[in-house]
Amino acid sequence: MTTKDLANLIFPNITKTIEDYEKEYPERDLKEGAKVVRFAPSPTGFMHIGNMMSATINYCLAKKSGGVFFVRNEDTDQARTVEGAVDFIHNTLKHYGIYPDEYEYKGEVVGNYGPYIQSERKEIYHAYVKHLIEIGKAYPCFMSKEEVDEIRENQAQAKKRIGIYGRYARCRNMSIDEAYEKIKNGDKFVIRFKSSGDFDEKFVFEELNKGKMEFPMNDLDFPIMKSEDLLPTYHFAHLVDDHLMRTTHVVRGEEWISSVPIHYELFKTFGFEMPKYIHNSLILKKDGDTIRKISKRKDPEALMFYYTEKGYPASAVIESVMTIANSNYEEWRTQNPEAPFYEFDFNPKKMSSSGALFDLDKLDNISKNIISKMKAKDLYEEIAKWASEYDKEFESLIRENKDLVIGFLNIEREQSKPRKDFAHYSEVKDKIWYMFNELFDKSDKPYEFKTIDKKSDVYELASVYLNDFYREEDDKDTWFSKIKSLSERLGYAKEVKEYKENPDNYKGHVGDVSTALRIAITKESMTPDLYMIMKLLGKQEMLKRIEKLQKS
RNA sequence: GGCCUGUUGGUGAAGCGGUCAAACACAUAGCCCUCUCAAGGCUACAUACAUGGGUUCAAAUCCCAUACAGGUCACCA
Repeated sequence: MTTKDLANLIFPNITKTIEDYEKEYPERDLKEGAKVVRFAPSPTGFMHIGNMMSATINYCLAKKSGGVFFVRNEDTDQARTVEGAVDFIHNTLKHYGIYPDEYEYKGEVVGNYGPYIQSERKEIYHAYVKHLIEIGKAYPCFMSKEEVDEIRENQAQAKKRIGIYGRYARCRNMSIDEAYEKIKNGDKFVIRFKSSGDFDEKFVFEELNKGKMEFPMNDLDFPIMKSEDLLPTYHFAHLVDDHLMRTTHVVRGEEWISSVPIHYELFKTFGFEMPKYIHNSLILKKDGDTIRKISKRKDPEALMFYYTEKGYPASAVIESVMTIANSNYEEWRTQNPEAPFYEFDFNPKKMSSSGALFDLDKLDNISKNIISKMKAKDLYEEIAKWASEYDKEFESLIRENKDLVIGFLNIEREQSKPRKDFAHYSEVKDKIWYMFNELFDKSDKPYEFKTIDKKSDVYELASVYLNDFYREEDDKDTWFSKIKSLSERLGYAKEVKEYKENPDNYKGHVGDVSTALRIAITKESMTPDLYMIMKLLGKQEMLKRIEKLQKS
């Protein structure tokens, strides 16, 4: 019996060789320096902010270098697959304006290096596993899960290094004949890599974020193919896929750093060139006094749903993520306010090497700035789009009152220093509700105004103002001087300064009169520019409102 | 326990041997402006380089140890 017989027993139907695949997926013909990167999530959960950061970084790397950005679905863990996760990934990427050059989704394959779904690449992996068995660099291992657990426990107790290596790799030296017989018998097995590394030997490895790193050589006989579904483990899939897909740069989470020795040995064994690695740090979360990894279960903002539900503009989220991802991004942004984010020259060295706390305040700030720069019409469309998903009633309200809404949104907008009052679309309703008669009439907002404690007085004041002073065609200065005249007539100071100098001479000042009008017309004591609001509402409508309020 | 990484103010961070009694942004506070709000302007703020040793004329920056934090050691990725 030879290793070849063993390989043929395990993979009787695998006829293609690794050389065949080498030809099938030739090196990419790209210009010098072009980066081939991938976004490779596993559909075992919904896309979270960490995935988003990884996708964003990858996209930058590819775009900036004129390279390729592909999406690979890493679904080798069939048991933990979550329904809808794949759809969510694709929808989210699209929502954030990240368009992969190569991908496979809903039966559509784009790109020449597919399949891009790991479960569809089984045959390819098998050819590589088969090759490894043939050359004696992999072997079937018949140890049960329990046996492996036991070894680990004993090692932990004896304070030995944990893992299947050296003498703990019990099937490593099993004779081929014995292995052959066991398999023929139907015994369960995994394929393990037969490491020839020496743990006491070191190698130096260049990691793009952290620089030169020194690791001990791998000596673990780690599994490369699982027993039940014969799918590869991550390590092996990484080797095969990223080699065949000609990936040049791998951006992945920090948790993979410790696997570098394994990957190093794997690539070396096949004589493949390793991609460059960029390990990005975890996104952390402050929970009381402790800082921990952001959690999909505990922190709503970990999942990308959060941002769409609240209605943050896509670009705000991207900006926010990029700010965390690369420390000089903000500086670049101030110099290039209009450039799309992917023109940023991402520098792995400038990546935070420790975990960053995701700062929702910062997100709000970024978002406010972005929203404030939008044209009223565009903002209107964005809000409507958001509402159509998350608040249907509000959607129909704003659809029916389109001009009114746009007018309102346009107050102190489209100027050099616009208002920044919305951080996300779900905030809008609370700040515009009084513009809609339906909501205004229904509102039971309590009356609170210290200067004038009887609300009937306020309505009376408003009524006088509307009948005797207000004219729709007045410009802002005239409008305000009329409020001043009204103030004087009623015994209020027409300048705040005057009032402050002699408070006893007046009932209040022009600001109090304005507030009274504001409350009468909107029920709110704080609104954007009253002049504009009055104009938008119109005299007739305001009179109607006051009349109704006086009756009630 | 082994291996790897990290530790600058409330947060993100700049800095990479002298110009650091430590930038910038967010947050917070106050003042100004102002009909309210938002915005804007100005100012303040945080007793910020984990600790201890070295190297050096000179260290946040280099070296070593300690502490703390994180990651990893699955037929999960």
